[in-house]
Amino acid sequence: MPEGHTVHRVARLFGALFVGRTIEASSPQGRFSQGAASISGRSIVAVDAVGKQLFMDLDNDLIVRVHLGIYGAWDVTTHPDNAEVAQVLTSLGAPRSRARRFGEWEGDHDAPDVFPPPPVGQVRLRLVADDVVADLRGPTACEVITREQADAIRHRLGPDPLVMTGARGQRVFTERLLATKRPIGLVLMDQSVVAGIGNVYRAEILFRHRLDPYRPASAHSPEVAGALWKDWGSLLRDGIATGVMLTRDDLSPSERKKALRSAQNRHWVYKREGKECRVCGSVVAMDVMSARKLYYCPSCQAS
DNA sequence: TCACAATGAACAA
DNA sequence: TGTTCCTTGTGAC
Repeated sequence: MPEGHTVHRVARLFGALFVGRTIEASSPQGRFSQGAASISGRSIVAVDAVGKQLFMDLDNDLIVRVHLGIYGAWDVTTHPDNAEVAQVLTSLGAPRSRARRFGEWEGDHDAPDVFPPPPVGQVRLRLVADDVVADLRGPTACEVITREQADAIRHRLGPDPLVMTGARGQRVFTERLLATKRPIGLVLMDQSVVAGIGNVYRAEILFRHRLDPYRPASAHSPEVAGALWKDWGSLLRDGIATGVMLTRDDLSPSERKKALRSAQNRHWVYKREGKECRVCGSVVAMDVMSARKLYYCPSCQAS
């Protein structure tokens, strides 16, 4: 799940739960003790996401940057009295089967009766604001940086449809996409070309536009680039709204509702190698491209 | 109990 | 292109 939509959801949730509040920060695991100490007791003034990067601004001009990578995830638990959010989101990030909510462990006699509950596993960073706790595990990056350093990171990222809105985002994306002869399947994953797309969205977007992943990015028209940009924007917004990467647009409303819950039948080609293409019936392929699994339909996506 | 995969990216060579 | 780092859950034994 840690593609762009997840990080925007975290930013949105943290905006509601933490912004304007004083936080106690710690590193139960110990690997971020110094960083936690430098922000503990401060208040969070803003949280925002660019691509897969999360930035939390503190009132002492320091910024916490978090990148979940493949494994990273946030677990957020609220005290039952917290009324800020109607529904608490847990396990935001890498797939975790066990979603927990304080006071709502069904059939779990080990449920803690204290708040905040004791950290479970390798918690790099714990943020507590009296009635809400967020635990971060397994991030690729978690560091305290300056405004200048944060700006440098933002600058090297490609456009994110929710950050660079309007025509400018499409223009920058199109320029960068068409400027390279590298396979388009690689370029869509390049965070300096477009921010937030990961392995699932990469495969699904290419299929939705019936594009050959191996075709040079530069071989495409500005019109195709524009369509890709708009599609990524709508997929991202939908992913943020639902919390799910549901990339099929051929489902009936009831099928869609089911797919949002079941984790089955959400994708055109992702993790469907060896199965029949939903459009043409030929066998979905899987190649390893630059150490990542690339799923595609060799027939629908032939150039 | 153990190997392995996983929605990522930095780095070396 | 290959290696390394980060952590957890699963499915095979």
